[in-house]
Amino acid sequence: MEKLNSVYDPNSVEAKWYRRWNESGYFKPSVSGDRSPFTVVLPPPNVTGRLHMGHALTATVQDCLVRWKRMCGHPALWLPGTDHAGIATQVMVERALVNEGSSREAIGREAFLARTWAWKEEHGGIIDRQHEALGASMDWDRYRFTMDEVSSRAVREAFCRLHEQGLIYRAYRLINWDWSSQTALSDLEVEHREVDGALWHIAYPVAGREERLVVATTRPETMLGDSGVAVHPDDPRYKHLIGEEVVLPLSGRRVPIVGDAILVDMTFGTGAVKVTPAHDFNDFETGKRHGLEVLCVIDKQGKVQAPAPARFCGLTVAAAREAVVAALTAEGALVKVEPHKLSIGFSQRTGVIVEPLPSDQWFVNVGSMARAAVAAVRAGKTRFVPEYRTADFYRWMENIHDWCISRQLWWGHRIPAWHCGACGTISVSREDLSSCLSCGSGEVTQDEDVLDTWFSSGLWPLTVLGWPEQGEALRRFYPTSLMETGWDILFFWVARMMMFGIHFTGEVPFETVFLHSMVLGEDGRKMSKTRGNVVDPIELIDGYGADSLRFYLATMAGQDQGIIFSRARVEGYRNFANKLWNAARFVLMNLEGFDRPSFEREVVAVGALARLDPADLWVLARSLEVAREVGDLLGAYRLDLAAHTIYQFVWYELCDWYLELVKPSLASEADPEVRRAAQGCLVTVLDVVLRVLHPFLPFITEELWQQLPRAEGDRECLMIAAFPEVREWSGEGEGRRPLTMAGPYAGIGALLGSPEVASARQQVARTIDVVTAARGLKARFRLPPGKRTPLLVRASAEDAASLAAMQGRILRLARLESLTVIAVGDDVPIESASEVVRGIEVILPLSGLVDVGAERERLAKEIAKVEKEIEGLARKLQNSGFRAKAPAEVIAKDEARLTELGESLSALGATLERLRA
RNA sequence: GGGCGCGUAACUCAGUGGUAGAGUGCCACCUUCACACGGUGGAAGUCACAGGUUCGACACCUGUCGCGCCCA
Repeated sequence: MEKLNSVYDPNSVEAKWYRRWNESGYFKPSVSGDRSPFTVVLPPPNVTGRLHMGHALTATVQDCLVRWKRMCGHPALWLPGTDHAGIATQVMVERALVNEGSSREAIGREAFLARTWAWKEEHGGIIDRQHEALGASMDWDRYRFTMDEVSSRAVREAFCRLHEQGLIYRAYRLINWDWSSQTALSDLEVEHREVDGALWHIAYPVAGREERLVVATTRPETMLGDSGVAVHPDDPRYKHLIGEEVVLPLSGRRVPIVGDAILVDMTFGTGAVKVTPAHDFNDFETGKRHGLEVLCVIDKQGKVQAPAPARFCGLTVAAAREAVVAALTAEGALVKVEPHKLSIGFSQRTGVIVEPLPSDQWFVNVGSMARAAVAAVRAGKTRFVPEYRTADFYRWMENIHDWCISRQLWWGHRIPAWHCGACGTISVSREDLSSCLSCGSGEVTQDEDVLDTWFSSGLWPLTVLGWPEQGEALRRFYPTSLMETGWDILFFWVARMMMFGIHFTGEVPFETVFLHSMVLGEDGRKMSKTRGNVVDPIELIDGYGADSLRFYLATMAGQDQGIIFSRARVEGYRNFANKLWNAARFVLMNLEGFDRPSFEREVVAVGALARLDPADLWVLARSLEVAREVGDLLGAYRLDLAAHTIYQFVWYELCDWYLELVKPSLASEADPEVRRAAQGCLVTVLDVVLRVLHPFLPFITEELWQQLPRAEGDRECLMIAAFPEVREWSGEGEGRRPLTMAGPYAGIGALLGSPEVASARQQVARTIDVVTAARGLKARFRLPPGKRTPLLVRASAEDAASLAAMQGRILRLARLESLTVIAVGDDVPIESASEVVRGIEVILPLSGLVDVGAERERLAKEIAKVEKEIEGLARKLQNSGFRAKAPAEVIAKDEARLTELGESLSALGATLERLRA
């Protein structure tokens, strides 16, 4: 056995184990066994990105579940890969070019793409190494990149099929335009934020009348492109004007007044709205309803253009607004300006204000696919965790708009469509074309645009399994088991994967969608560089170990609100790892002469419980119970509770009590059989604990497990050893209990619920209570914990016998000089202090040390407290409503509690009497 | 404006129709032969607020206030 340091050093073991697992092929799904595969697809991160806390959370949750399933014997497959991240990557490369005094236009498309690939080679893959550092057990041999050959083929196939089916079309529509990166965006790439703006009231003279129609607008500059004014058809103020025209100030154009009940809210502003179809989505629709012109007065650079009056052309939108307002003021057309909050769209990528502009773009008609996705969820083919997110999914799917998929970028999948210069036809093809499919002319040029990145990532669950090829991978692993991601990304990923998955295969892409919430900074706000509250998971791994970070993230995975990062908790889990390390060190230091295989054969396998001490039985039973609970909780996606459960057991039961209780049995002078049983029990419990903890803390558990004596026939690594899950049950209903468990403890599954164990639990509980009471008494009288004192215990015959058997341990744990068990009627010294637990009186004789007055006061207070509780409980038990309606076990429990309180009260009363004497 | 989630100890978070919990922090004591990244003992909460349902509500219902988010 290697000598273990007393402080665990994660950095010295983590990389070693990751390499070993990977080289041993453990990250690949096993081919044997009768269990169904468990498949998870990693939502592909940006190829040139760095791991952030959201990624770390995603990877932790997925790895934890994958490792657990793998240990349970399922062929586990976790598919990694990265996304080319169209705009994000292109923006980075363009920025580099600008720094060199160049631009993408200057070097041309081909050179730009070469440059971007080089950028990807140089900066790509960092996040993959970071996933490794976190312990992610992904099958790297199946790694995919959204622009590799397989992905590109899938994208082209999907595009062509959808086009053939009439679901992809090209149209002149209003789209969200990002003038900074010169591309269209989908609705989802636009972030709406509320800002302080104003509402300008502008008077439009009605043609041929003395009237003026005052419109209210948040964007006065767009009046240059107005092609109408709308009022509500029922509005008595304006009804008579419908059909008339107004004369636009500044340009003098005449545009119609229309009645429109959809656009106009009579109570908002002046009740009259200017209509600018080219620059507002609602106005665009209104324009279609009334046949209004689409006058595009803002160009792709975000500047005013003709047909706006020449004096405004070339101004940016912001400058144009000032100029227009000034001109309107000069003309006396500006009636008033009032402050107004409004929601403005910003480009998610570049941060600039998104301009609605009309242009030719490619769209996907997603209506039928969305309906199919909703139907699949309603049919229970895909389930959301937490369940309430299902409603978000429905709401979004049911209000979905056609998806603009073309981007005026260079980095991405170029649209497989060729425009013919001769006949004007657009040919869509799986193969590159050199001539028009319609007229045969060689004058064809490929569409300049690329596809939205999310088009390829929507295909991801298919792509990673080789689709459209109907190969082994697709057959075996599709539909996948789990999609796990941040809920903020539900619509980006999950919705599109659902639509494409169902559309192209007829089956949902995943059975369960587990959505976690966002990790916020320590200040409770979204992490952002500008706020300076970003926490780097790699820095945490370096500082505390990957295991500590993982455990922290796992405990946070049940969050419904945002996860406010807490470094103190990561540190706490680093301490936990250290605690585990030292517990294991203790076990390993005490195994001299121990032979595990023979212990397994002679004790564990045959369930020879009689050879085990009550403490041994208790801890074995608890460890198996905990293993079962953790398995159940993982199955319910409650990683937080699972982590908490095992943490509590390891620290507060195993370390605090069992390791202390077992020490006397390990002494060299102890009976060899007793010693062997203790050693065997320690090894077994530690083995169970390491298995249960492994999905959360893969590195430290593997490192420790490797040093444990191996059970006969067990695997060579913990990572692929069996998780202690129940395999067979005995009995039915209430009496149902585990019979056999996976792992080398098959036979001792029967421990749970056996009568020996039930009495061992009682005995240990009594011991713990007496020791705790004794320590408390010492502390109350300011005696140093190490001060050896005598202790009296007055108890019933049954309790007395049970405690007498534990005498040595109690002496040791409470650090006593002597322990005397006396009968209920026996006298106790007058000068003493006592505590009552479970009807047992724990008495500390303290001649000369007790401040009798103070102790009397304390007792009086304690008696008052107990009396108060008795009074409340008695009143409750006398309540006829309670007796009639509360369940029997609740009544029984309260009655037992009342009896116990009564015993305590009389003991306390007797002590007080004694002190008065 | 519509919808959703969340308000529990100083901070970060669990929890359940039947006696309020953890981690960190805080106080006191302890160099006990696994661990000071430790041990023992302790202080600390009108479970946001107001009603209602119930024998019993921190939990279920309604409303109010506050925080966050999604959609428009």
